[in-house]
Amino acid sequence: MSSIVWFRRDLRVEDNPALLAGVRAGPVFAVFIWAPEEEGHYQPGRVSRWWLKHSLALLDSSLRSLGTCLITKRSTDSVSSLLQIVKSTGATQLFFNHLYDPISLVRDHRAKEVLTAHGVAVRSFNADLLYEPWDVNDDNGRPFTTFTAFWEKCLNMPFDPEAPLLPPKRIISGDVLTCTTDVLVFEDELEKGSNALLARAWSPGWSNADKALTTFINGPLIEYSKNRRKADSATTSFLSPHLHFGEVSVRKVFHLVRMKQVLWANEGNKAGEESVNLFLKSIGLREYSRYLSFNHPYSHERPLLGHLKFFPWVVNEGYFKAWRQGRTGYPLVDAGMRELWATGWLHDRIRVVVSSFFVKVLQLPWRWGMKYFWDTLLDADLESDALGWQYISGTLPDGREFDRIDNPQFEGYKFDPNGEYVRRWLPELARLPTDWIHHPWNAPESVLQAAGIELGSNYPLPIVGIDAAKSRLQEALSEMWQLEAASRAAIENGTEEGLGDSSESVPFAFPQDIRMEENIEPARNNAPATTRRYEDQMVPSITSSLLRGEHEESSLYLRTSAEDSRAEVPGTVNINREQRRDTLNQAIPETVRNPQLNFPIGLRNAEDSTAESSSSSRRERDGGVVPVWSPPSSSYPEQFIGEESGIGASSSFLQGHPQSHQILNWRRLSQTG
DNA sequence: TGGCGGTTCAA
DNA sequence: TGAACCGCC
Repeated sequence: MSSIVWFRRDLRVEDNPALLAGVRAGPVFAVFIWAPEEEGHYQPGRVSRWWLKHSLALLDSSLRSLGTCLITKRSTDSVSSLLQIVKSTGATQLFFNHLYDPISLVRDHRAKEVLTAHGVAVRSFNADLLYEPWDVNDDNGRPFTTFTAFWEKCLNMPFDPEAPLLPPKRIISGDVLTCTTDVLVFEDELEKGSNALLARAWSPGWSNADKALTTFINGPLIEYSKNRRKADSATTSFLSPHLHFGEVSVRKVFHLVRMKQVLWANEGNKAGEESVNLFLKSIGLREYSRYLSFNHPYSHERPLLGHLKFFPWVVNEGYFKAWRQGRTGYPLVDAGMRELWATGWLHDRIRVVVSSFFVKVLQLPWRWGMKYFWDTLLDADLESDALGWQYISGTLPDGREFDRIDNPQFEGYKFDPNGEYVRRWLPELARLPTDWIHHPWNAPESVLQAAGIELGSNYPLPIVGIDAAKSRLQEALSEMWQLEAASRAAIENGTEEGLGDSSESVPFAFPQDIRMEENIEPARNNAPATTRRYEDQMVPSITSSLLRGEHEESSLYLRTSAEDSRAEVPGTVNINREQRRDTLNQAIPETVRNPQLNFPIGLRNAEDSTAESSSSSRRERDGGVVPVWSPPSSSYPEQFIGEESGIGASSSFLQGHPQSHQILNWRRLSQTG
C-alpha cells in the first residue's frame, strides 16, 4: 500500500498532514509536479521561480535525511502526471494539502475524480489555514463579506486551530526507481545574474523559514506596531515568501505568536500586545484572502463590487511604463517601484502607496498592477495580491473609499520623514534637502540646482497632478454611476433578454452533482478532533449562491466569464489550446470540464497588441485586459494586449455583456442579508 | 471629570 | 470622510 504525497505550496516536513498521512500509510513517493502553464497568465515570475528552485532543493535534502527523496516532474497537466506516477509505481493512495486559488480548486477536484476513478484512494488536508473557509460563517451560516467580522469570528471560533504536527521521524520510501524524475528548470541564463543578487538577502526553504520565524518572534515582533509605519525598517516578519510556499505552517506561526501574547499580557506589556494583535491581523488578512478566493473564485480578475465594472479605467501604456520604471515624478512612489524592481520586495506600506497611486491617480486598471506585482514580487501570491489590490481599488465592500486619493507627498513625510528611503532608491535626488525631498516640483530653482536636479530631465515632473487626478476621478465616477444606472434601467425594462441561454453562459458552474461530500473518512468520524482536520476539500458552488437568491457578482461572472475572460488573457503563453483541450477530454468527464476555470489560456498573440498600442490613452471598461505575461526567457515586455474589439470597448460593453445587468450592489446585498 | 477641538488613521 | 483618541481647559 504505497502512497503518493503530492507537494505543492506546502514545501515543508513539519506540520504537513498530507506527508504524515502518507508516512502512516506505508511507503511514500514524494512528488512535486511543475506545470506552470496550468496557471494561465499567473505563472510564477522570475523571483518566485528562483525561490521555488531553492525551496525544493531544501525539501529534497530533508526528505533524503528522512529516508526518501523528492520526485520532480515537468508537466503541462498535473493530473495526467499523477496518473502516470500511479501507473508506474503502483501507488494506491494520494495525499495532498488544500489550495484555494481558483485554478487549484478545479485542478484538485479533477485530480480527485480522475484518480478515484482509477481506484486510487485520495485524501486531502488543511495545511494552509487556521480554519477552512467553509467553517467560518456568520450567525446565519453565510460567508462574511467584511474582513473585520471575519477575523473576529476566527479569533472566537468554538475550536482552536489545530496544533502543528511534528515532522515524521522516518519515511519509508517507495521504490523510486520505478518512477523517473525530470530535471526542472526554473531560471535561464539571462536570469541567473539577477537571481544571484537575491541570494544575498534571502534564504528560501523550510528550515530557513523556521529560523526567520524564530528571529522575528524573539526580536522585531514586540516593536511591530511601532515600526510598521516606516518605509524601510527591517522590522517586518519577512515571512511572506516562506508562507506563500508553505515552508512554514501558519498554524505554527499563530501558536508561537499567541504564546508571546499571553506572556506579554501577563507582564502588562501593552505595546507588545498591540504588536501581536496587529501582526495576527496580517495573518488574518492572509486567511481572508483564501476565504475570498474560495467564496469568490473570480476575485483575482473581477471587482467584487458590481458597479466597479463600469469604471472607465485609463488605458495608457505610458503611465504604466512610467510607474513600472519609477519615473512618475512622485519620489515615494518612484523609490518604491525601484526597490521592487531591484529586490523583489516592498514594505507593506509602500505597496499600499504605489498601488493606490496606480489606481487612484493614474487610474490604470488594477489588474495590470496586480499582474506586475505578480511578476516581480518575491512573495507573489494570487489570493493575497487580489485582496490587496481590490482593497486599494475600493472594489470590496469594506475597501477604501473609491473617491479618496492619497497624496504621495504627505505619505512621504509620514512614512519616510527624513527622506532616507527616497534617497536610497533615487540617487538623482540624493542631494535634495528633506524639506523638498517629497515634492521637488515645489523646490526653488536654486535648491534644485544645488542638488544637481533638472526636473523633466534627470528627474521627471509629476506625471499627473493630484488635483487633475481628483477631478478626473470625479468625472470617471459619475460616468460609472450613469452606466450603472443605465444598466439597471435596462433590467427593469426587460431589455436584458436572452441571458444565459447557452451553456457557454454558465461556464463556471459546478453542477450540483459534482459538489464534494464533506466526509470521506467514515472511520474517523468518531474522533471529533480529527474529523475537522481531515475534512475534505470543499468546492465553491454556483448553486448555493443562486439558491440564496443572491445575484452578487460572482454568480454574474459565472454567466459572463466564458467569453470575455478568454479574450482578456494575454497571448504569449505558448500552449496549443486545441491540444490541451484534447488531453483534457481524455482525462476528465464532461461534467467537470470547465472551459473558463481550468486553463485560462491565451488566444491572442503579440501581433494583436501592437495594432492597439498606438492609441495611448484609450479607455475601456472593466480593466478587462492585462499586460502580456512575460515568458521566463524575456524581460517584462513593454506592450500589452488591447481589448478584443479595440477602441470601442467602452461603448460596446453593454451590448457585449447584457448579462451584467444582473449585478446588484454588493454592499446593499450584504446589508439586507 | 467632562466637554471640546485637533490629530490620527483607516483591511 | 468619520470614528477613535488625546490633551487641554
